[in-house]
Amino acid sequence: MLRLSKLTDYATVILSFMARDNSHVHAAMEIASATGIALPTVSKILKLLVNANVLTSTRGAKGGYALARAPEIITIAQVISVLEGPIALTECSISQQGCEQASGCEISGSWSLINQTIYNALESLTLADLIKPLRSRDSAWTQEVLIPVASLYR
Amino acid sequence: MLRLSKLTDYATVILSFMARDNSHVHAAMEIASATGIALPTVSKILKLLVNANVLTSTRGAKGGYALARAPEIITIAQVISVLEGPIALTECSISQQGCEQASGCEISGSWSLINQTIYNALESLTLADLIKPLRSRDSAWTQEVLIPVASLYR
DNA sequence: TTAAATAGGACTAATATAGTCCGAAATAAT
DNA sequence: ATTATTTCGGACTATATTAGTCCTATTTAA
Repeated sequence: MLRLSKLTDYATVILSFMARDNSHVHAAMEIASATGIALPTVSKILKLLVNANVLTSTRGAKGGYALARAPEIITIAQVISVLEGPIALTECSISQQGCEQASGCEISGSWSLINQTIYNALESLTLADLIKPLRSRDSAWTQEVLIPVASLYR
Repeated sequence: MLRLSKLTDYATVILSFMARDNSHVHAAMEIASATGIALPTVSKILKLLVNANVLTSTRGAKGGYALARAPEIITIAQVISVLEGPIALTECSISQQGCEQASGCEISGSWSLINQTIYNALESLTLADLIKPLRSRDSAWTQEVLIPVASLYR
């Protein structure tokens, strides 16, 4: 229903691995063998995450990658948008003409609402939450997630 | 970030058009010219929606398509799953071996939680909501959407 | 009998995703 | 200095998915 790309999935696995041991830098090679993801693919993802300032990198021998911030303030929404781009919903792909005839443009407003809601939910979940065992979470996610949709209209 | 296919977008436009005039059946041809979407594409989508029992069809001359239920009980989650399939999140695409090494499987639990939350949100929005003008909605969506995530753990 | 529709499915084309590879630049250790 | 290690940037290929079209059969009202 909701489809995230494999690369996004890989990214969360990689970031989770790094978050569990945030005390030193990790080389791409090390991450690849720890996660079982092929090295070139790991490299590609790490580069993307560096460019998006989710990770920092050190070049040269003994170099590697590290989290740019504490896991508690790296949100899942951030991670996803690095890999999938900021594309929120489908572009209004019907022609302007057809759109006017069907009043389709009113619907696009609804889609942005839906998207905003989902974004809010993902923004409230962090990398730290992801690495906690399921039964011992204490973030908003174990409580209730309150999405104030009405505020979008104000 | 969240990517819905074009067909899903088309489907919502088509269904919205039909919901606005639910008094008689609509031929594929009529829907195509009203929405501006090419006829073969419209046909394809309508067939999918019939198979999923979102629409009913009548064959033969004066035949056409109609909503199978009132717009108030056709949820957006239903519509999306018809077009995109029930795929909730990425399959655990790392090898079993890598997964154990990285304890990646704990993460997959988090993903299903994320997905459940999004599903709940989309399940609470109906086709009727979609065709209301933005400022005059009175469903749960204009109020607050409360997602009881904690209940998933009980 | 004919015209108007949907049904089913095969098929092609277009696009996006996944994954690989290479040469260059930086840095630590020797 | 030189070498080994490692990231950087980007090009490239292969694969998979999505979008879109088309054809033939079936159904039904006039």
